[in-house]
Amino acid sequence: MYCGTVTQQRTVPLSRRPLSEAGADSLVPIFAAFADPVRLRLFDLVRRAGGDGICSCDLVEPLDRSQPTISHHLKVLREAGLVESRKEGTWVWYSVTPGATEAVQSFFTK
Amino acid sequence: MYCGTVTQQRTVPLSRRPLSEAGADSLVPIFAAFADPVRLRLFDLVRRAGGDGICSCDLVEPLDRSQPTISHHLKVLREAGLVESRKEGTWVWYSVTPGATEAVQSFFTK
DNA sequence: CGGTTACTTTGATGGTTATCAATATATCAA
DNA sequence: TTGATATATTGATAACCATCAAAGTAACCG
Repeated sequence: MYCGTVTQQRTVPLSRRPLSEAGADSLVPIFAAFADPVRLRLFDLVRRAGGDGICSCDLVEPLDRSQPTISHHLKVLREAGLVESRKEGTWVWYSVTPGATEAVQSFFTK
Repeated sequence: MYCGTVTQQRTVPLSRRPLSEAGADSLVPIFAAFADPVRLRLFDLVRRAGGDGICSCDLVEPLDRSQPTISHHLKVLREAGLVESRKEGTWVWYSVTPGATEAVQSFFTK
């Protein structure tokens, strides 16, 4: 500390402890997953599909990317814990992981 | 569309239209700004400081990065519209931009 | 079995980024 | 003006990432 102290009260309620290195590291993959326009729209489409989810084959055309690229982005979303996949024959259905965004949301509200 | 239609109702309220390309593009810089552990903790420290903000000089030591690296990350946060800076003599004070995270939060709740 | 469809993986490429050392700029103090 | 301090910029490097074409895998249907 080189240059003085702030005395004013904050206006937003915050949790007691500063965000730890580990806490930050656990949030980064989620933010990184959303830090791409294709993945943002993929997640939005999956979310809109509701409980049964949406077939991967229906996600290629609206996003105007190659099928391997969509597959790659879905893998990133899955590995970030944001979506789940369920195989049904040759198809794969994607749905939002319940509570997937709770950690991120509480970063903003706590 | 190759493989059928989902008929089940969704369980979470969503806005009418799917996320547009432009809508996604406007959110990406914000998510990208948060997709780094140093910037997440920087934002957390600035947020905790409250209204007057916190001096840049007090952000180097707790994050264990060089001064240019912290300066770089603060610039990213500033250009994403998440923090504001105010110069005072040789010091620069950073504070959270009011309403900075509204767009992101409404992506999750709308 | 062979063919078709849905999806994943691999490999390559161009672009972005996190980091630091070194340098530059700006402000204050003597 | 000279020196010290705070911050920003530059330049270099290594790591990462979005994308596609091509090839691989897996399930269904004859």
